[in-house]
Order: sequence, then structure tokens, then C-alpha cells
Amino acid sequence: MEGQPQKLPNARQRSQIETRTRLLDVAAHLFAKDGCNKTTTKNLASQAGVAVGTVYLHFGDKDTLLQELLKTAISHLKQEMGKISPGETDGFSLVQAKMNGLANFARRFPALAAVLFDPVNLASPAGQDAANFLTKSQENGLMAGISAGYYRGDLHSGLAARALVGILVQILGWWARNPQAASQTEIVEILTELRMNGLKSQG
Amino acid sequence: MEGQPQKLPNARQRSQIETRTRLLDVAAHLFAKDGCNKTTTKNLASQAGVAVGTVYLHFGDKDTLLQELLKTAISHLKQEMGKISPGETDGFSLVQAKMNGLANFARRFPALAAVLFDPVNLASPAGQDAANFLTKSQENGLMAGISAGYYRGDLHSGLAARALVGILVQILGWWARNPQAASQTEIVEILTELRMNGLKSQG
Amino acid sequence: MEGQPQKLPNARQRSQIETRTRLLDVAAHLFAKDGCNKTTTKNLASQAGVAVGTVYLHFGDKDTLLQELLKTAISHLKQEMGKISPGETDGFSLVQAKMNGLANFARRFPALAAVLFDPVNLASPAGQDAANFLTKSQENGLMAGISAGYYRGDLHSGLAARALVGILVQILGWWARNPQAASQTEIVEILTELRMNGLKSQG
Amino acid sequence: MEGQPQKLPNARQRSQIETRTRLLDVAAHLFAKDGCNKTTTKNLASQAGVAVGTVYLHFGDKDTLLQELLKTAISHLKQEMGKISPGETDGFSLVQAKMNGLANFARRFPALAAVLFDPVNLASPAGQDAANFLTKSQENGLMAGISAGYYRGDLHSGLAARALVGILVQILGWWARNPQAASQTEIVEILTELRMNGLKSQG
DNA sequence: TATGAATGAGGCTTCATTCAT
DNA sequence: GATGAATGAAGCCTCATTCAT
Repeated sequence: MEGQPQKLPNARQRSQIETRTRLLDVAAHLFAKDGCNKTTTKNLASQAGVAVGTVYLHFGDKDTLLQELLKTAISHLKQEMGKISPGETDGFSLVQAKMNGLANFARRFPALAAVLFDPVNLASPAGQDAANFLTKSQENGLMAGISAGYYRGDLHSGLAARALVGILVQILGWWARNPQAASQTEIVEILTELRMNGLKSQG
Repeated sequence: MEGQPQKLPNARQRSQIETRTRLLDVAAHLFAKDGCNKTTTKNLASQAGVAVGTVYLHFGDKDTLLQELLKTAISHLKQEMGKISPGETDGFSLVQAKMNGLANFARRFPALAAVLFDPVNLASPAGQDAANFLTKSQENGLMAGISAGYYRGDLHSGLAARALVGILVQILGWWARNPQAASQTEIVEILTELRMNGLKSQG
Repeated sequence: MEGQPQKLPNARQRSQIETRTRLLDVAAHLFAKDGCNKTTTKNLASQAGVAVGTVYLHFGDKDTLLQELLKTAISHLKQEMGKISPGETDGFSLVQAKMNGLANFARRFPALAAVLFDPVNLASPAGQDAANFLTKSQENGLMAGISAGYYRGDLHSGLAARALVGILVQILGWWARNPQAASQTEIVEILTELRMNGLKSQG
Repeated sequence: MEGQPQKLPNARQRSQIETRTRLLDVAAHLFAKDGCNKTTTKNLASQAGVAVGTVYLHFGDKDTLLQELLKTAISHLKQEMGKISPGETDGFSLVQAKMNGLANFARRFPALAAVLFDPVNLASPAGQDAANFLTKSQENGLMAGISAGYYRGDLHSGLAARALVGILVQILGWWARNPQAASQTEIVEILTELRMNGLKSQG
């Protein structure tokens, strides 16, 4: 090995443990850019500097790779949401903090966010868990808000949760792909306002 | 002749326009059920009781067929929206009427609605027009509302329009596929409320 | 009929007997421009202002249509060659007269010439007759020339005939498609010279 | 293992380069026999003992495969022509040597010659390079001959080159497909004679 | 672990031809 | 004779996946 001429670092030169990580990383970026369906495993492999077979060695199939990606995304999202001060109990502040957590996730992991907030992925079999998590956590938040009196008691929480996920997918998925198109403040503001006050003027 | 076994009347016996209509109808249902990408032209043709070539005779290619479908959907949607009484000027009532128009469309043309409110279709080249129409009409509504003072003047209308489209796609697309899962009243209510008051309790 | 509004003359308005002629004419031009294989029967029919079925009514299939075209071409060619004065007995003058006859044909019927001198057509089953005619007539001319002492007695006439056909296909087929690129005089000269003296300088 | 039935070594056991070579070889023979258009990729693959995908793995598409074939043919042809003694300066001998080089190529690589001297291929987009090479090299030879005084100064070299290519396509293309129908001597003789003296008797 | 040539089912599209009107 | 919607075999190409090295 020491006799080898200098090369750009490729898969062999890097730690094997890194391979899996790099594959996930490259996959996140390609899936974010072109979508999972339009990203071929061959392209993914070559971008990652490994052979196609290696992808299958690590993930079994493309679907599992997507699942892993979504799992990772959810994990980072949870971590971000976990940073919210538990003292936050005021309705508006709490929602704002949550929306900020979501936006933080999208800003820090734009590729993962683009993959997570991609309706195609959420609708695929591999995305069931992620979709359920998003819907459930929205629904839980809503139900907690109802219990606490922040939200109307007659709210159809399932339906509302669905709508909220739609907003997140549309806004955060877009923002993750176009971070320069809006500031985090704007994103958090629209998400919070829409949830708390709708669009109506504060008359 | 009398000895011949009964034959189903084949496509050649049916009129051209009937075939085209049937193809659009079958395509709408298949695209609604499985998505455009997972619907093969062969399957579409056989479900419609015609040969593959017939699909291409009528639509040139799959993309054009999708476009036709979306055009039809938009046309029905516009028609439904056109029924709104022009006297409706009150903010809440107007929004409610609009949401009801959308829901009417989804109820009356569930397959077309499922195709129209499918993010994959809206993101495809064939869906550009439809996507633009949806976004523009949301944005126009928002700007009219701002002018009329119903909505906050500092609303980032592009961002808000995006969010609203996300809600429609999520709620109406889902409802079109699962009409039994919610009543039209519930759908209209959540759409209207979310837009006018957000989710917070009317305290 | 008299009550009909004026229309561009289409198949119905023209004599039915003309239909066949028009089909042959349009086919000649399309085959000349794009080749037989790239000309679809649908396109042919629409250019001729008739329905696809009509093509099949008149010619049975595409191959037969090509055959008819080649037959017509050969017929015109023969007619042109028949104009050569039977008194022409001198070797050079005779060849020149023949080459001029060929060039006349190509000039007067450029589309037919382009179809006839198209190697793809000559190689197709439908072109066997035409190919044989061309080769045979070249060979006959050569053998006559040999008998008359104008050509070398040890000439491999089959081989030479093949070469001559190659020249005709290449030169006349090209000229038929690009009549402006060379004058008839130049065409006749090169064909005659090549045959009589080769390319060698007259030293 | 010993219980396993004997298997033909499949493509996977063979080296990449071997497969590519075999594909080119089989393609050359099929294209020579039936023409490129009538050779299906499926048939090509099965004749080569590989799956369809393998063809596309190696060549991207059918056109590129044809190009490779033509490139190879030109390369062999150039090699053959390169063997001509540079001392050959006499007009007749030089032409004879060149014609012999061409015939050597056709004799040694009959399939490639049949593909190269196929007017359909030369007219296709993939054949542009090859067609240009053939025409150009004929034209160069002619212009050199004119300079050296071997050919008439008033020769329309573009037209003459066209005629010469026509002869080569017709004679060598045919001979490559029917090697038994004429001896190399005959081929070289007719090509040389036609070019140097035409067909007339040496009176 | 890693490789990457090979696989082959399956998708989209074309077009010569038919046949009921 | 004429029509033209319909047919369907067949072609080209893609890409997730496998497996011998």
C-alpha cells in the first residue's frame, strides 16, 4: 500500500466503517436533488466511490436504504425537538418552539429534511414509519393542546394532523431544497401563525 | 353467423370519442389508485379494453394523457368554483364557500381529484400548468384577502400559498381516496378554520 | 355537391382515378426525401389527402407500393433510353448518349430517380426486379461493347456491371436529390469519361 | 458440486473484454448478414450468449455499437493501406496497390467490410465519420493524382470521389458478402482498370 | 467486505396492417 | 372505393438486483 502512488481518496483508502455513512450521505443528497426514484443505485454508488454491490452489501435493497435515511432523519428531528425547554407551556411559545425545532432540523440537515418531507417517500412502503411518526406527533401535539385548552375541543385531530403534515411537507421540504429563498425566521413565523391564528388579520 | 359465439362489442365497434373518454376515465382511476408511474400503458389499455396502440393513438404519450387528465380536473374544479355566489364578500363566508367548492370537486370527481392533488403529478413536467394554477389561485385569494383587510398585510403570500397548497394536497388528495373517512362538512370545516383562525381555541 | 361550401380540393373532390396516381407521386417524393423505411403509411396517406386504408386498397401493402414506384421509374427510364438514335454506333458517342439518357431521366423524374437509385430500395425484396434490370442492362451494354470491340474482351462483365450500377446509384441518386449541385453536362461527362477512359490523363 | 449438471460457462465467467469483443464480432456478422436495422438487440445478445442489458452495458445504445464497428473497420482498413510500399509512385502501380489494400481488408475482415461498405450504414448518423473518411481519402487520392499528372486536371474531384465510393460500396460490399463469387485478383483488376482506363479496349 | 460485469423482466413507444362502417 | 380507429407484435432501452471473484 505504501508503495501506491497518491490518489484521490477513494473507498479503499477510507475506513470501511465510513462506507456506510458515506453511502447514506450521498444518498441523502441525491434523493434530495433528484428524488429516490430517479436516483439509480449505479449513480449512487459511483458518486460514493464504491461499487454497486457495496450498496447492496450494506442495505440489502434500495428500499431499505431509503428507510435508513428516513430513520436517521427522524432521529435527528427528535433530537432537535428534544432541545425544547420543558418549561415551555404557553400555547404560542410552545408551538413557536416546536416550529423552530423543525426549522432547525431542516436547516442543519437539509438533505435529510428534503428526503423526509418528500411526499413520494412518505407515500412509499419504506416511508410508512416516517409518515406515521410525523402524523402521530402532530396529532399528539394537537391532543395535548386540546387538553390544555389551547386548541378547540371539537377539533378533528386526525384531519388536522394530516393538514399540518401537508404544511410541513410543502414548506420545509421546499425550504430544505431552497434555503436561500427564505429566512428561518420567516419559515417559523408562517408555520406558527398559520397554526395559531390562521391567516386572518388580528382585528 | 347465428352459430358464432357471442362477442363483447370490441373497441372498433365503439365510437372514437367513447374510447377516448373511457381511456381518460380508466386512467384517472388507475392513476388515483397506483399513481401515474406505477400504472403501465399496457395495464391501462387492458383495463380499458383496448390495445396499447389505442392509448397512443389518442394521446401520443403517457405524459400527454396525464396532462389531459389534469386539464380536465382543473376544468371541473373551475366550474365548481364558478358556482360560488358572487355576492359572497364576507371573509369567512367566502373562504368557506371556496373550501366547499374544492370539496365538492373532490367529492364529485374523486379520481380526478386524487390525480390532481398528487404531489408526484404536480411536480412532473406534465403537472406544471396544474401546479401553477393551484398556487396562483391560492396566492390570488390571499392577495385579495390582504387588500380587503381580511388577512394580515405582512403575510408572505408566496410562502402562505405554498402552505395552503400543501394542505389541499394532503387533505383533499387523501379524502378523494378515502371518501368514507370523513364527511364533507368536516373537510370544509378544517380547511376553513385552519385558514381563518388557525387551530387555537376561540378564547 | 353543388351546395357544398368551397374547400381545398381533397381526395373526394378529385377524380378517384387520380388517387392512385397521387399516391404514387406523393410516395415518390416522400421516399426520395426520407427513404421508404422512414416514411410511414400514415404520413403518406395524410400528405396525399386520403385515409390510410386507401393506400392499402390501391397497393395491398407498402412493399407493393415501392415495387410500383420502381416499375414506373424503370418504365420512364426505358422510355428515355429508347430515344437514343439507333444510328449511334460509335463507342464513345453511344456511351455518351446512354449516359445522357440516364441523366435526362434523373432530371425529369428526380423523385423517381432518387427512389430507384437508392441502395436500400434496390437491396429490398421489392427492389429485386429493378436491381436486376439495372445490372442486366449494364451487363448487356458491356457485352455488346465487347462484341463490337469497344471494350476489352477479357472484361469480367458481371463485376463491371456491378461497379457501373454503383456509380449510377451514387452519382444519379445524389444528383436527383441535389439537382442544383451539378449541371447535367458535368454529370454526363463524368459518367462517360469514367466508363471510357477511367480517370487517367489523356497522355 | 460434482453432482451439478455441466454448465456452459456463462458470460459472468468470461472477462469483460472478451464479452465486448464477442459482441462486436457477433454484431459485425449479423449486421453484415441482415443489416443493422433488421438486427435486433435481443437477437444480437442471444447470438452472443449474453443478456440484452449487456449490450447496453458495453455500448450504451445500438448506434454507438455501429459506430464502434465502423471505427474498427476504418482502423483495420487504414492499417492495410499503411502496408503499401511508400516507394510506389507510378500511377498505375500505386492505384493497384491501393485497390489491393482495400481488397485485402475486405478479404481479411469480410464482416467488417460488409458493414463498412453498406450504404445504409454510411448514410446513418453513426456512419458520418466513416463516410467522410472514405470520401475524403478518395478525393485526396484523386487530387494527388491530378497534381502528379496521372489524372486529368479538369476532373471534378468531388463528383469523381463520389463515383469511386459508389464503386467500392458496390464491389467490395458485395464481395465481402460473396467471397467465393470472385477472386481477389479479379476484384483488384476491375477496380484498378476502371479507375485507370475505364472499360474501353486498349486500342 | 468489496467489486462490477452480467442479468432479464418490464416499461414506453412505433407502425404496418385490418375491418366495420 | 374510401375511411380511420383500432390492433398488437416487436423494437429499444432501463435499472434494481445478483454472484463469482
